[in-house]
Amino acid sequence: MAAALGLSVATISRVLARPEMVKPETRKRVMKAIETMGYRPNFLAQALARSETRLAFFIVPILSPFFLDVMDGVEQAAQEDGYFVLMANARRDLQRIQTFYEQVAARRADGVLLLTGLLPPSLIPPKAVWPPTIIVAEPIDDPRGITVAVDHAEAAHIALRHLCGLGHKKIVHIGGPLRTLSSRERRRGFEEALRDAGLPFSPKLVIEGNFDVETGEKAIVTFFENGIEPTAVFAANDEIALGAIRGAHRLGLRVPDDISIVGFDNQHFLEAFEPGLTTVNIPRFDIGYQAMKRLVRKIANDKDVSSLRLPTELIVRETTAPPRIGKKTQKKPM
Amino acid sequence: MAAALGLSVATISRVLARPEMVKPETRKRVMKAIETMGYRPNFLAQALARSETRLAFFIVPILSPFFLDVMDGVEQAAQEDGYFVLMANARRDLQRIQTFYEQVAARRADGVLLLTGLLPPSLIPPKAVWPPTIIVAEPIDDPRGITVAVDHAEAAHIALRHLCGLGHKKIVHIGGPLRTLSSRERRRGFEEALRDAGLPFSPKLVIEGNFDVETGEKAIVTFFENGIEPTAVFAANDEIALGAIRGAHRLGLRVPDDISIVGFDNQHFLEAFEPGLTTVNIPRFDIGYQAMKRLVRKIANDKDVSSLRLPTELIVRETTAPPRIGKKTQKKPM
DNA sequence: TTGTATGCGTTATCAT
DNA sequence: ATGATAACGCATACAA
Repeated sequence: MAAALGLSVATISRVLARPEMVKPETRKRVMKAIETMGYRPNFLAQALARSETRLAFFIVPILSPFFLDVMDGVEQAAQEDGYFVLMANARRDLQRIQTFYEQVAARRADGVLLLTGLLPPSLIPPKAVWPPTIIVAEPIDDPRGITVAVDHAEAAHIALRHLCGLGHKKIVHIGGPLRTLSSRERRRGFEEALRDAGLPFSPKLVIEGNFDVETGEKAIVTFFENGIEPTAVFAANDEIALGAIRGAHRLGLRVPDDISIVGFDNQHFLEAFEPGLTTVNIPRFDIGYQAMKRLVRKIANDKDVSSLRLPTELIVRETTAPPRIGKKTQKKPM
Repeated sequence: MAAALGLSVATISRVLARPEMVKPETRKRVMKAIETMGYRPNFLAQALARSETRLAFFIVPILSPFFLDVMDGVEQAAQEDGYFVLMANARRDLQRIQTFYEQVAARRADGVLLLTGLLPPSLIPPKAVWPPTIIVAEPIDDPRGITVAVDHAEAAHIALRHLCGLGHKKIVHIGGPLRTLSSRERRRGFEEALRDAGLPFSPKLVIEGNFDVETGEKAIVTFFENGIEPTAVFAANDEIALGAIRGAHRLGLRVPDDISIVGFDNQHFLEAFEPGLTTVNIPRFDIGYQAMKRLVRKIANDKDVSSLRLPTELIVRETTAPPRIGKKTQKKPM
């Protein structure tokens, strides 16, 4: 190309890759030619020669605002390291995840950020070879899975400490589908925290559902039908919590006067809500950022990239207060 | 590679690209070898030889749930045509958009889906060469820009017809930033529809702000401070509408009894809201799907891909009703 | 129907 | 410090 101007292609390549190896004089000459000719190295050729795509798959089970924030962090980190992110929507189909992994094998991308705890079949066997992979936002029990996430059980503890600190004794949990480890962990945290507070646990205090508004709305009604009459609810995510608020209203209960509700995630759309939902914040951007940083190291064959747990934080807003009936503890929340 | 088994690489290449050109017998032989050896064509080599990446940039000014739904449609179409989508977050920086365009010049992607009306500097000059580009969800006035979007002015008409049909006479508009053409079109539609209904227009009936809750909340207060006292509000998006509801509550107004409010977008998080917001639906998934389909054709050098306008639809929920004071028209809405 | 040979635009290894 | 040249793995025009 620019070699037509006296030099060989090798020299051109060098001024771009290792400028110090070339005589300053010719370097400038080449630089100028690059400038005037508007030369850009062909990325495909580079990729083939180096055998790297500088692409990472971002595999989600479904598109959601939660993943969007994670993606934001991923994109930021990717940009810093010269990577781009490939959106891969599995649409709840494990088979499609498999397909994405085959794409990696076909040199379509260098690694994958897996936003789900369910592994594709090909990764399950003990001697299966894993392409560079980071499990994101979801815990996993396979020891080969490097993960970046929060401690869901601990987050549940944080929420429960707040509720107990307010003096609540009748606390229930509305959880997500138990097939996900994160749901199980939140539930476990709920159970542990109850015991830590000297409160009795019973399976009747927990209802499992989906991560949606409807689940929360129905669950709250079910509790009262079953004679449970909680004064506080720990929901497995914000949608469920919002549903619980709606259900409470439907029963003629005021929030937080008659019943306190704590959510999980601290999603952006909560800003538009009244009353402001007390919830547990998950650092979604940071999770994405750290995950991508680790993936880059993994791709570079760094042997000691380890899992990472990011801290959660309670965001106290307006849906929690001391219980109306029973002794109103004056301990500060937390 | 598999050529080590009797044949030449060309044959292998052929069974994958044009199977009919090869003798059924050898075809099977090759297929089986491919199967057993777990052979996958190296995508980078293919890409270099064909000079195509099968990648499309999805350039957004900022990550938002709105774009997420568009992305969903894009991803669907991309998958159908063997493309992948590169997430490119410009972070409100025009310079970054420019950078993404340079990446496609460097053969990093084949085309771009531009989710903003602002063009990067390099595309502005009349003789500038445009790489395959589809402008998505945002209208643009450059004739070179093929766009897939809705007719914002018409959508405003739809909303206003509903309000007028209910008997409202004092209708105001809370708009988004006027630097975007879509905001200007919605505002224009508002103005036109008012005149169509024989209602007087005045600049005082419009407040410009950002696409957020705060804008809506402040605006509603401002209207009353200015003595406007509207009975209905047409908001430029759902967040503004939600803010308007909040502002109305703050003023002691009930929705829809004292004031009707119409949003724009019909975002998913509305499902969690009470009262249900009446709003104009934008077919986000379809927009993305059609845009990507068109981009593929554009990349294939199809000369006659044209712009597309998708229809909007009014979603009547609970925030609109006839005005309390004044004659209550009994015409059916719409 | 199949093989040969060249090109795609870099990087990297030897030479010089 | 620079040039020549062989990979990189496939597609394709041309031969056979």
